[in-house]
Amino acid sequence: MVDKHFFTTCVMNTALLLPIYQHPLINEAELRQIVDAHQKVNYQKGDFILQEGKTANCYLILESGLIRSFAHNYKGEDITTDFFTAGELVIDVLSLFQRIPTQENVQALTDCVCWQINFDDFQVLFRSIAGFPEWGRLWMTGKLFHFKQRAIEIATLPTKERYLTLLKEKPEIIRQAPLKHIATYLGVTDSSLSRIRKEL
Amino acid sequence: MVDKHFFTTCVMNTALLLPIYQHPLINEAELRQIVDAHQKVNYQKGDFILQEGKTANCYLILESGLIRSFAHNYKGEDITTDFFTAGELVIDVLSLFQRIPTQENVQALTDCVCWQINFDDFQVLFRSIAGFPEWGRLWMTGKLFHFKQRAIEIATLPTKERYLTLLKEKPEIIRQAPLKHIATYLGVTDSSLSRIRKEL
DNA sequence: CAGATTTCTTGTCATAAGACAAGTACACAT
DNA sequence: ATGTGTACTTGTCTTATGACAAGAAATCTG
Repeated sequence: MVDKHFFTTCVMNTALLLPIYQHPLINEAELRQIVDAHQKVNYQKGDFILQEGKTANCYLILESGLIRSFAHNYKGEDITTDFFTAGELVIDVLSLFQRIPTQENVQALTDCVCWQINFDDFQVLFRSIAGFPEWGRLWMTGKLFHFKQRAIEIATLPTKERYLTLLKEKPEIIRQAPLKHIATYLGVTDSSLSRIRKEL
Repeated sequence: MVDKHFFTTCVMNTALLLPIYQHPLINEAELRQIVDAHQKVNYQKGDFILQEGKTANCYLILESGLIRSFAHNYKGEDITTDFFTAGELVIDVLSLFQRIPTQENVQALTDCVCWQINFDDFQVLFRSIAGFPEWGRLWMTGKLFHFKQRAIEIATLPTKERYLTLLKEKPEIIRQAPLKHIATYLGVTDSSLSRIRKEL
C-alpha cells in the first residue's frame, strides 16, 4: 500500500512538473533533481499562501484549484493583481528573490493541490545546474511580457473587450472567481462588470 | 591624445556601469570583465534602436538622453510602453532572450549616448561568472515589479494622479517627451492630458 | 431549517474622459 | 523669411463608467 501511494504521487508529480521545467540545457537527471525538490501541499479555500508583511520562503506549482494575489491601493481597497490556474507557477518574485516583506497577499479561492519548493533548495539547484538560470530567465521573460501586455490592455482596451479577452484566455477564472475580484483585476467596479455581463 | 581619450572613455564608462552591475556575488575582476564588454554607441534624435519585426541582438545602458518604446494597439495606434532615462538598462527581454522578432519599437527621443553589449558576449559572461545570473534575476525582479505596479496604477489611480506620479518619479520625461507620447503611456487622449496640465 | 452574511443585480444621478473639429503656436527645412 | 507640418490647446457634445443605494439571490453556519 505504501508503495502504491508513492507511485501515484510520483506519476502525478512528474506529469505536472516535467513540462514546466523542460529546457534544452537541462538534462534528464537534473530535471529529476528539480522535480524531486518539490513537496505536495494542500490548501483549503480561503487559506493564505502568503500574507502582506511576511517574506516569501518558497514558491509553488499549482496542480489544481484557483489562486489569486491582491494588494491594497491608495484608498485601502483590495485589488486583484493576478490569478493563478492549474499548471502555473505561483510566486512572489520580489519578496522571494529580494528577501524582503511582500506587499501582496496570495490566497486560495478554491481548495488547491500544490507542489512547493523552498527557496534554499531552489538556490542550491539554481547554482548547481548549469541550465537552470537560463530556464529561470526564460520564465521571467514570459512573465514580464504578460504584465506589460496587461498594462497596455488596461490602458487601451474598452472594459468589455478586456472581459472577453480574459474569458477567452482563462475561462476558469470567470467561472470560479467572484465577480468583485474579477472586477478589480480588470480595473472596473463590480456594478459596471455586472452590467457588462448582462449585455452578453 | 589617444591615451587621454581612452582614459576619459574608461572613467565615464566605469562611473556609469559599475553601480548598475554591483552585486555581492560579483567580484572586482568580474565586474571589470562585464564593464569592458560594453561599447559606446551614439544615437541621434529619431533613430531606431530596435524595430518591430526584428530580433534584438544587444541591450544597452543609457548614459544620457531619453528613449521610448512603443507598440501598436488593436486599432493600429502607437502606444508608448515605456520610457528610459539616464542610468537605465534599455532592453527588450522577450526578443533578446527568446530570440524571437519583437513587436515593439525602441526609439531615441533625444540624442543619446549609450553603452551597448552584444547578446553573445553577454551569454558568455552569464555562463562564466557565477554571480551574474543572480544579478540578472534581481534586475528582472525589479522590472517585473515595475510593470505590475504600472498595471495597478492604470487600473486604479485617476488620470491626474498618474500624471503627478510620473512627474514626481521621472520629471525628465515630462520635460522632454512630447505630450502625445506621455498621453498614450498614461492611457489617456492627448486632449485630456492637455486639460489636466492646465489645471495644475 | 433559520438567520446572517456575502454576492450579484439594478436603478438613478453625477462626472470624467472620449470623439471630433478648429485654431494657435512652434519647429524645421528650403 | 516663408511655408509646411507637427505639437498643443480649446470648445462642444456624447458616452462610458463611477458613486451610492436598495433589493434579490445565493451561500454559509449554527
